[in-house]
Amino acid sequence: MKYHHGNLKEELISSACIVCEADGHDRMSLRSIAKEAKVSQTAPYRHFKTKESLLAEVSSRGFIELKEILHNANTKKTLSTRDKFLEMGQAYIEFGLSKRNTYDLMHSSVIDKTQFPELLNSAVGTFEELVYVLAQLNPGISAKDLDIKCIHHWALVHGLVGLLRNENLDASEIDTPAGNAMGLVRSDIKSFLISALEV
Amino acid sequence: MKYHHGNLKEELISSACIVCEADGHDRMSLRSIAKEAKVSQTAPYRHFKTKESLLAEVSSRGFIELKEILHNANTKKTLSTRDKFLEMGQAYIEFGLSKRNTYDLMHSSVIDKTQFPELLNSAVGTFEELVYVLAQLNPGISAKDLDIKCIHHWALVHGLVGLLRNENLDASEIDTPAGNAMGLVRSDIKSFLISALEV
DNA sequence: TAATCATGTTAACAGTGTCAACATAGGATG
DNA sequence: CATCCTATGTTGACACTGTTAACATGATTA
Repeated sequence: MKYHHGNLKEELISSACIVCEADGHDRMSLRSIAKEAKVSQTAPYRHFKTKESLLAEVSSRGFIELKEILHNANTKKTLSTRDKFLEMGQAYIEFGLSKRNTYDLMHSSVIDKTQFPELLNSAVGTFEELVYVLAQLNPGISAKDLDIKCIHHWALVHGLVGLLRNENLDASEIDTPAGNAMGLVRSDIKSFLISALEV
Repeated sequence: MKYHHGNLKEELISSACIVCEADGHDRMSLRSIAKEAKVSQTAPYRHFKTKESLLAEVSSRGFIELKEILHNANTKKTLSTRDKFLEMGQAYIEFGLSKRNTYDLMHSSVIDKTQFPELLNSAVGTFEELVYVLAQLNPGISAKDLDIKCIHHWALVHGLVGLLRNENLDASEIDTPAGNAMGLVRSDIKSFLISALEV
């Protein structure tokens, strides 16, 4: 019997990231990821006070990854500022759709962000990436107007991800106006962004 | 011992609606609402195949209520079409913020909408309320452009609700750009909508 | 009246997060 | 080097969950 795994905390987190994305945060059990790490069911409690605090770590890494993705879009040197901005929008939506369950967790109410300062920082950091490019795109804009523009665009892409992800309207075989519209937008996200963001 | 409650199905649903809004759908247990109805823990299974299907009912009622709210905003006779539209936007956001947990459930991935046709209908019905007013507001618009406009505005308010609800950024004592912007928008939603919707 | 069937009950199962009590290994201290 | 401390692991248990199977009852219908 081998005590002292050596790197358990890190392994639990990365394991949790994988399981969360595969199964969804609500179907993920602490016991199953402990078992996956070949460790007893209560071992995680030496590193995380509760299940929620492990999930907070997963969420935090999601925000960090998203921030990196946005930053990459924002620093493609061949692109104009306007195109960088569009690229960011597309990248955000792509993240929301491909890392579906992680994105879900990041905006879930099961984690009280105010109780996890590190997580709050990660989330705020993502927002700042947007502030940066919008400031470039609107030189001379007031701080207040800039803030409001950020919320506007953030809400738009966040909302779109929510609709595209969650509703499944266009995936169902039922033919509905909402479903048709959704399919239309999904098939050409860039065009939608151009018309919606009016840049 | 009294068999045949008489109105159990309806009581379970309305009870579930209350508990869901009070505690959140993920903290709500079938057993506790059965107990509240003074009935055994397995009685609900005579009326609902699974917990998910009871939640689907709760979600469906949420959409129906939201549709009514939007419809009311849309039929205030003293208002111009533009103001009706703004009123709808505000009403939507207000619903999302006040019926926080129900709204959460309505857009949660724990329910597979394609498996509950009635729920899908309710959700689609809500969307159609938006289609209606936007068609009025943009006479002569093509069907495709109308659809896209709907998604655009729906995504915006839905996204805004998500940000205002979930992030808690302005509620935390930490002073952040995102938090400040959020507080700004929250304090005057109507102004935000006017600038964002550009109507 | 008798039979059927919807709707209730109890008992049990496997699974969950979490805690208390115990075990061990490895580093710090004498 | 021997000893103790502490971080990190284990086992066992608790209360709770959704769900199923087997049984009970009472209303409807033949």
